[in-house]
Amino acid sequence: MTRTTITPSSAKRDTYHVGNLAPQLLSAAREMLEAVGPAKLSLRAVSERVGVSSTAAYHHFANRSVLVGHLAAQGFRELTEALSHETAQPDKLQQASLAYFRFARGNPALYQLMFGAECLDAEALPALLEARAEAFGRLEQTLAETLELPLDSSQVRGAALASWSYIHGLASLLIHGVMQVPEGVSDERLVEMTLLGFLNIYRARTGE
Amino acid sequence: MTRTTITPSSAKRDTYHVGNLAPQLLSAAREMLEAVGPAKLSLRAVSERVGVSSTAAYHHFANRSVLVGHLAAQGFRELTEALSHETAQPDKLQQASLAYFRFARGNPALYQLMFGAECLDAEALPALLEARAEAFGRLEQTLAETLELPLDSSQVRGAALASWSYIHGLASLLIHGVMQVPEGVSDERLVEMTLLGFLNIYRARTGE
DNA sequence: ACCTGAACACCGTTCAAGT
DNA sequence: ACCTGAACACCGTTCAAGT
Repeated sequence: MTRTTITPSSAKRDTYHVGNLAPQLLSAAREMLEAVGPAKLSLRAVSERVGVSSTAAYHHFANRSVLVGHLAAQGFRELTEALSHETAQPDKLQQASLAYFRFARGNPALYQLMFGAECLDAEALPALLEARAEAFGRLEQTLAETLELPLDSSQVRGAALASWSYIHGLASLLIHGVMQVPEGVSDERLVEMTLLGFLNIYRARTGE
Repeated sequence: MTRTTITPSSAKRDTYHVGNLAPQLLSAAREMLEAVGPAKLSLRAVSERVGVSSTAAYHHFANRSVLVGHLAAQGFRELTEALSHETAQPDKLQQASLAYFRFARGNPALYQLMFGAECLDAEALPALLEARAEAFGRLEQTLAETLELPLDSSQVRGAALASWSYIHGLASLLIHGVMQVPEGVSDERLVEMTLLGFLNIYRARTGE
């Protein structure tokens, strides 16, 4: 109690919650997310974890959806980052698919949140739209390189949508337990196997 | 009030709730599903709609997840049915993809429920596992025909998983509003376009 | 400006009690 | 056997009030 008069002198040492509540709520939410799942992530529990009243969040986020939307945006930024690492793999599409798949499987709750109905009300969040578009942009870049066609060509966009559908579908089916991978099949093998599946389909389709 | 003594004489004309509550709850739930969405489908609201107390459902379903699981099973049965219609389209895979896609887009809430976390606790439901396996079996059949290989070959299974991933991903991305189709692009065109995307990828990959 | 407490309208679920 | 009512432990959200 030593004279807390006027200016709180910006940065002391204590990490008190007052002042920067929004980022603290976000990181608390992120910390809890994988443990409780996207549907059960509650504003009340997040607030309690930060040590603030259950209604404090409403001074920083319009509602739960917006908080969740920011979490999703952060997820898309991390996904973009994961897609940006170069590897030795010469097949760029396979490399990107694997990186995407690993991100999804490594952060299942976050991934569900990013693509689920959780943030449908926050669809208008600029941060979310932007981060998501950037992630898709990376994929389009990869496809443009693979096809050796301009980024804005309809072939690249079509192929990128197809690729995104495929890898998102694969990740979703596994995350939700619809399919289970046989014991001992690595992520690499699974991606390789499914990409080979398409190849077989097209061999048959175009007349072997 | 005419002598309701012993035997209620099986079928009168009134559609009273007593006796066959389970199917009534299921059909009420199904009726409400598309309007409220999978996450907000509440047991209390369903019960009220049927005209029964909020806790009556627990005498027929262990919990909400099980009720939802049965709804999902019904969805997979309908999906199997949708995949079983023959059309003029010579490309069986494209035909199946389109039928699948139309089912998903025509029943978005049901589709989310079938593949979402809503019924993860009811994963053990035999009815759900069975109906889902049958739907996937249809897809495998289509792939076996396309590839002209035996149903239980690893190529067919891999191709079926790839196809399911692709069409599930495409449906999910659109249902959740992650992607929006440009005005005037029909379901046919979208499926055609994305399948063509894969073709382009493989042309480039195998050296055009 | 930022946070709190009480309150409202919902949930799923349990359990003793009714018929 | 089947259903109900009250109760518990949660939710998201609003709002008047405090500093």
